[in-house]
Amino acid sequence: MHSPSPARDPDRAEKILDAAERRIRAAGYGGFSFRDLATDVAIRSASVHHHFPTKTALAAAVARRYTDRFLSALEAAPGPVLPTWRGAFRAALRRDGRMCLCGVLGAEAGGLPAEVVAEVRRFFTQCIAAMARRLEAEGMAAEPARQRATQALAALEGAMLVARAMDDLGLFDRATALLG
Amino acid sequence: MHSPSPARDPDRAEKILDAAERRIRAAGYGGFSFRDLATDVAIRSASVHHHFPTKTALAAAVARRYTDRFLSALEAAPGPVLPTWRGAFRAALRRDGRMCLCGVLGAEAGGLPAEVVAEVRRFFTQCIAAMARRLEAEGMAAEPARQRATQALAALEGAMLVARAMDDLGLFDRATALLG
DNA sequence: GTCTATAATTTGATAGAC
DNA sequence: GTCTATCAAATTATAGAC
Repeated sequence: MHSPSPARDPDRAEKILDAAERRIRAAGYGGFSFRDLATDVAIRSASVHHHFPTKTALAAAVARRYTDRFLSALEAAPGPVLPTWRGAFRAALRRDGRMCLCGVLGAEAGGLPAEVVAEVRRFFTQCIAAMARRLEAEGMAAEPARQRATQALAALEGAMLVARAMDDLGLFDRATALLG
Repeated sequence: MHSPSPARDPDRAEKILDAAERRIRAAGYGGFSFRDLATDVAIRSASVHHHFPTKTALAAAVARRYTDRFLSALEAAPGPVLPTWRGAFRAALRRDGRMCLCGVLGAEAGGLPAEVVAEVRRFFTQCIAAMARRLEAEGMAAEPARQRATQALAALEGAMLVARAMDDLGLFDRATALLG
């Protein structure tokens, strides 16, 4: 049998991703360093590099995990699409007081490594596709569904951005009152 | 009379602000350095510091000038509010291929100096107030006008963010089709 | 996997000559 | 107002011991 070894943690990589996600959602790609993350998870910055060799690879991994989690949570949620998605964005803003990860990275897209931008685009593309699919399942025709999904995604990202910057959750509610 | 002195430029401060605005709109607060700006305007980074002592002061000045210009241009524009604002955001995206300055900074707000955040909030506050005023002038009641202005601002910021990240101007059009 | 140590570069900022 | 020169700190990243 194995005795617990406090210097090793099988979830270390996940915890690094957690810390990176928090910091990017708060301050963006340029708003954190390997040393910040090392402090967050109580190891040294060289050990962060062991799990993620470059900042590019780390940010891309954060975005990929974020997209997969976000979409599978929303795919599993029952009820009408638009109120469901509105509730998910609202809950994230309320819980964490932070922006959408890919919203922040999207705003900085002009200065990010190509691999990170690719993950951000994957997020937006998949969000629109997932919403449109469910709008169709609710009886909407294909093209109107795609357009409505695009409108909703933009409205949610924008409402989250402005509400977070203004530190005003009510602003999110007012800005998205037309959705769902 | 004065002979032209190529080493001096009375518009130097404005040109530094121009360069900073371009770089922030592309890559955010963390996406440029004093040396980048120095290269852009063909001087040395120490000279940039002569005009703007700190990065905080520089970013705050950029945001302040951006807000004042943006609002006075839109205040002067005739015609119905919502199509006018939609056209302004669209034109900026099409011309420069870049985000709204305060949209980018708003996304990074959790990691910015307080003075910069204050300027970002001023932008959002004044935008909503300006749109609401004109919606009232178009016959809308005060409270519905404020709410509609909030919705429109969020929709425009979000549409600009997603469309720029996806490099798809048509996406901006589809996302804002309901406005105006 | 984690550590110490450090390389190599960049950053925001300052001093002082012209 | 611009320059050269420089600083102190921070950054991403690597080498190699344990």
